[in-house]
Amino acid sequence: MGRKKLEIKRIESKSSRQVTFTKRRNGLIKKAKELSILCDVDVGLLIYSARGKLYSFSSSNNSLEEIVQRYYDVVEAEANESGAICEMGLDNSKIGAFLTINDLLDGVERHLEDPDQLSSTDFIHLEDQLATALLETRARKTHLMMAAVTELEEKEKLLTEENRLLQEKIPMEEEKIDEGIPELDTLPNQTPETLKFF
Amino acid sequence: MGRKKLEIKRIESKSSRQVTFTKRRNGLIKKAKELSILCDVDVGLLIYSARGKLYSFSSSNNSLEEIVQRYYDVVEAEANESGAICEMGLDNSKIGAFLTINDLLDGVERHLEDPDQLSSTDFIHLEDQLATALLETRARKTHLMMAAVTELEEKEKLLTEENRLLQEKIPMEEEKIDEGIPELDTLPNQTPETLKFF
DNA sequence: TGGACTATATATAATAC
DNA sequence: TGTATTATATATAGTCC
Repeated sequence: MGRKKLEIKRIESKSSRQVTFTKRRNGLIKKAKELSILCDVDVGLLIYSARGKLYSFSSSNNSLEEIVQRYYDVVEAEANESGAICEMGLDNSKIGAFLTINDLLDGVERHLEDPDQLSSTDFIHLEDQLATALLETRARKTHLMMAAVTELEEKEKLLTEENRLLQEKIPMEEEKIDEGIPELDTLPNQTPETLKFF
Repeated sequence: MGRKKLEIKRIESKSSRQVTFTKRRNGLIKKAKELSILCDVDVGLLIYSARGKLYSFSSSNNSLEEIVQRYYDVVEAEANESGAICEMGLDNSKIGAFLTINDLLDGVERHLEDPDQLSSTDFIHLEDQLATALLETRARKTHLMMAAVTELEEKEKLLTEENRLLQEKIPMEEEKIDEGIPELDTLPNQTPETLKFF
């Protein structure tokens, strides 16, 4: 997008490479920000200039450290994963995405079919892969649970607000009837105590 | 860029959010790739979908690992320049950890003070202790999160019921006013989709 | 749900200063 | 170098299927 179509290969001229770097770097960061806002997802972006200077972006809620840490939580050591996956003859395209449980179990089963031929090295690989799957599963579990809590909290807010609006519409003399649901008051108003910890 | 100008804020419709996420995610990854090639720089990109799936890109042929590691190198170097964190002898990963963990770590440290005297048996013992602590912590985390979800769901049920009762009390002719909270309909009715898994 | 399509918005390469 | 401009390439929002 510019006056001419640009082939995607290293720009030879140092100065235009620098200029293009500045422009596209800003564009990329802007788009990363937009994606995170529009779609309400976490995004982390790391760009190192040729001279090693770091430019980075992370979606507002989480610091880059958290996003990077989450990367470790999800993927663990990719060396382990790709090693184990190659070992098990699984599709490379799945690296970086999550293996389905079935793929994983298939791989394990194939390995276990002939147990006598398994060396301790095989078991180390298996252990790595299972550990990785465990970490991925755990990370996603935690994330989904937190998402569920957030969603429920939002819903609660909306319901409470609607409730309030409805209350206002009820003629005064009938209002006293509304004492049928006392339990509600005993519930906490916002984030449950049990979650404050996280 | 599309038929209409899009405000940069969270897309409310879940389905268009998902569609936009897919489109823009691909666009962002493409642009990250172009930047790294055109300008011959290292780029790392981490995107987590709302459900926690990781999409990533890295220009390094090795992996994001390398780029992420470089991030830590840069950050640490910056920290060393300012000198503050070094002084404290703390690394970031420990900040925010549970207090009781400190006790545990103290114990570990005491063990490690004189490493020459430690046998592999001692380490097996340590491993067991740490594994136990990890299991307990994890179990408590899961329990607390599930408890929070249950609590919120109950609260929601009560609010919805109260809501219904209030609705009934509103004279017919006023009922049409109640169209001020349309978002409510877009929320799931019971357990959030994200939790069905468990 | 998942591609195609297309009108439009945006990004940006070249240019000028 | 930096900044602004502009012509064009690209990305993508809405739409259809």
